[in-house]
Amino acid sequence: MELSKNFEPQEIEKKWYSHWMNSGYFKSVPDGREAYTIVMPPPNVTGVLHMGHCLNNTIQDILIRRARMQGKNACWVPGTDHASIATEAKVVAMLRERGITKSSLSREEFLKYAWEWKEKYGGIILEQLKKMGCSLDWDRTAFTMDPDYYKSVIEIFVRLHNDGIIYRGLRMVNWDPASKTALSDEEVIFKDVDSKLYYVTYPFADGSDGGITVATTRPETILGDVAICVNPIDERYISHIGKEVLVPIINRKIKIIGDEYVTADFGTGALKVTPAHDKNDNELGKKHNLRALNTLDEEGKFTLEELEDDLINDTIISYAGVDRFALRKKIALDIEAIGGLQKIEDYKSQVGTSERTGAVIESRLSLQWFMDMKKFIATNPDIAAAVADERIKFHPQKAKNTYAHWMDNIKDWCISRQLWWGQQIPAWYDAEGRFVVAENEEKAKEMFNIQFSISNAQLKQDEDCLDTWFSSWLWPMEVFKGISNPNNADINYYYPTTTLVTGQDIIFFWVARMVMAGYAFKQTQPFKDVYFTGMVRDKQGRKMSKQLGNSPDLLLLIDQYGADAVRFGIMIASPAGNDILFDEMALEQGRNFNNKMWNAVKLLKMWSLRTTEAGQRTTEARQRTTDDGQQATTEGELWSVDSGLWSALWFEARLNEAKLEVNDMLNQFKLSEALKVIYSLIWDDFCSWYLEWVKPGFEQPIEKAVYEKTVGFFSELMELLHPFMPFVTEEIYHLLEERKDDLCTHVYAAPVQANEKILGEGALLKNIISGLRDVRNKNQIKPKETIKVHIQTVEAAVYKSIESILTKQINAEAITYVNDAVSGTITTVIGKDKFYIETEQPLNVAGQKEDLEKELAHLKGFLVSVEKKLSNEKFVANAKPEVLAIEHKKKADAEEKIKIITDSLATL
RNA sequence: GGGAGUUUAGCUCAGUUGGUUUAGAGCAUCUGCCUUACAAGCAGAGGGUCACAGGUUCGACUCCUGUAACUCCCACCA
Repeated sequence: MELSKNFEPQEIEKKWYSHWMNSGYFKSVPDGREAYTIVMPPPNVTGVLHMGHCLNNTIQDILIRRARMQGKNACWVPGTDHASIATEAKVVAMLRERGITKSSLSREEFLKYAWEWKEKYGGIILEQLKKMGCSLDWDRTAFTMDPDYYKSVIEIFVRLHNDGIIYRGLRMVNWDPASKTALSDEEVIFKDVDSKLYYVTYPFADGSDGGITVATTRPETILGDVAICVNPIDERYISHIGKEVLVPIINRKIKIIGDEYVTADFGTGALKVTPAHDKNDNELGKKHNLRALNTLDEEGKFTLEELEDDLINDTIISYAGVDRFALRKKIALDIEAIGGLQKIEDYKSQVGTSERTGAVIESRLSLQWFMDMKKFIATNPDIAAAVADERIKFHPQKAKNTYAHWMDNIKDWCISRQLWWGQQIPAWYDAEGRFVVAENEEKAKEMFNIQFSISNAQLKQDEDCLDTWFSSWLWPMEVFKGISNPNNADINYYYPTTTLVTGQDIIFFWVARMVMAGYAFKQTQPFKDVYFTGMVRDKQGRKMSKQLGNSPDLLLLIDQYGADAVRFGIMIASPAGNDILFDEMALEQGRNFNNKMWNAVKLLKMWSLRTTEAGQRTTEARQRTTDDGQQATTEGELWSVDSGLWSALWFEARLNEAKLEVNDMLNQFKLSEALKVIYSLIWDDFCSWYLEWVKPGFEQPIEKAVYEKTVGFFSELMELLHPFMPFVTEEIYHLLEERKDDLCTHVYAAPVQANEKILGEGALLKNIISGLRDVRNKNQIKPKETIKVHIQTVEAAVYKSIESILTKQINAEAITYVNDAVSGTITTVIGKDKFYIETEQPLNVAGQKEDLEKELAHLKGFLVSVEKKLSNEKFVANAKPEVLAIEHKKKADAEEKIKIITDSLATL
């Protein structure tokens, strides 16, 4: 079969993904094996695949594929999240384009459109994951609004309400005027903004001169002011407390009150109190028994509904329906016109914005549903403890602190949203506003009968729906129907899940709440390890965003480089928890790596095989003993045969060593480091060293035994790499020889210890080859020009097994062993041995001298530092014996080398 | 304002309980090669006062204190 020049991923990826699917390799059903479970963090149904998903899902696929190859029952569950706010916003926008407003639709009509939208676009992201090679159990695809899932969410709500943990109350909430809904504290993101501080004077109501000046960033709320507050120990204002002032424009009389809450040295030391539009003001208002006057409607526009009729004037009427930001400027101007504005200062402050819509949050008094988190956590001490004592392990560990801190300062969770897309709150009201909480209307009626003695009450369900996270916190359980059908075979087998892979940004939103749900509803942790990914940034370290246009099109990248290369590129430099700077160069590296392996296959395919008696005998001898120095018939044959077998022994040792290392790293979730080890093992050790060592001469056959070993090594390398780069490895696995099985479900053999002795010999050989090649380079010896090498060593025996490889690798025509310097040659020292290189090139004595002197100076410096240590009595007295021994050896080695170099310099 | 973290080669990162030949990779750079698997390649090389200043110790990239810069989390001083 003729192989293409370069690896061509497109067709190969399609072929293998459908083969894996048709073979049912990703499908998991409970059996006797150990389960390895990952539930995918469900992307929003509105989502399209971006770099964050790519990183996240590549990691999950690596873990799940490795588990599968370890013989575990690997189960990776896909699915999507209904994402109430984001999705509803998209559907509303889609309707607007078609000229339909949400308000013109009934709830049922709207939901019909929403479901249509979900059916059409909701699966896109999952299809895209297939392109990346993700080995998900597609039969288990779940959605947070599936009928059973929906029922479970409602059931949990009812349960928590009955336990007194969920309650309804009038509170200051975070209001998003863009989506017209309340938000939880976690959904508010504070941003630094340049704003202005307006100094506004409120004249005294009794007509006396002057007044009191406050500094405010929000003049648009002035019409809702109900008091001015100063610190009671602030001498400037003590005498003013109790006096009345007039609110500009509306001329409402309000009192000056005293409270320690106000800091005297900020602004003017006087604070305007607007209980309807500020959390702190609201607290202050409650304390001092003040009214809350709302002047902004649900869209953040001015409303005069709650204002005193007799105070309303034409100016105020002109504000009606004006947006808060325009109103701010307008009111400032109007106050300035009546001489109430003293000055405007630039001011940097922070404003809360909606995580989903980006709109500036208003604090707003509103009747909402809350969860009493302190009470909830108190009933389940494991929720905090499990992370602290590492029953649930975070990677990186530092995330533990973040979690603990949040738990310690937890606040009530606002779970109601003024949206239609989501689980509708199961509270039922009668005309008088009395309500009960029940799974359905029928039960609600029964409860009304019991609680209020009303039979067949006319009930209306709460219009609002639940926070998306109130459904996704059940994800690891409910994807296995753990709530809707408790104790079924799946939940008992797969739960607790094994590993969760997610972003640190949702540690509170999701991770912490899943831990809570796990302990509260299933009495166990939801997962054992949590791997936090960082954020994918561009190479300048900026966040990827649509506005900056620095977010690459993932599907295009897969098209250009292949899925394996993309997976390689995103993984090669991404330690757990660190942000990764995405650079397309890394993808190129991945693509080049594919080619490298591809070409290695081509090389193997070119070789013809032979079986010699010598090879046969040597192979048998090798099997009896791993010692070197076996006899064979003719020298030439021995070398060519034996060097191949020696190389194979060396690579086997190196492979074993690397396998143990990779295993260890993966157990510690050091994925990118493991990949680096495999990369270097394949590129450097296998391709650059091993294959060059066993490669037969032009049109020469290769010993069959060596060839078979080589195919075996290559297969094992593909096994090791497969979780990271599934497509190319599967393809090569099958190209190497006829197979009955697939790599995808191949089970790793247990790793064995490496042969240290041969590893040492290999290191020596590499060292000498590099050293002599360097000499060739420095002396401008042409690659094709052969050299003669005379080696002066006390351990000539060691060189026997590597001699033929050395000859080939440095293009030597002969290697001999000598006891004295050889004149007219290039002298170099590698380790403790001297090498004399005979060449046609004119000798560059000065250059050699320079090199040797440089080396000598280095060694002398080193020796001085060692001697200094050894002559230090305290060191000799305190250091551990093995440390001391090392220092002595260092000294002896350095002295020996110095002598060797000094000798060489003398003969030059 | 509180807390956590980071700072090692031009860039991205390793460096395990302080001692393993006066710090290791990959990428980039430089030099030489179109050598029959691969120029998307081969061979080789250069490049670091381990942020700074002190301290502990026989010995510090590693431990302690302080300083600086950056990052993240928490907290609505209007």
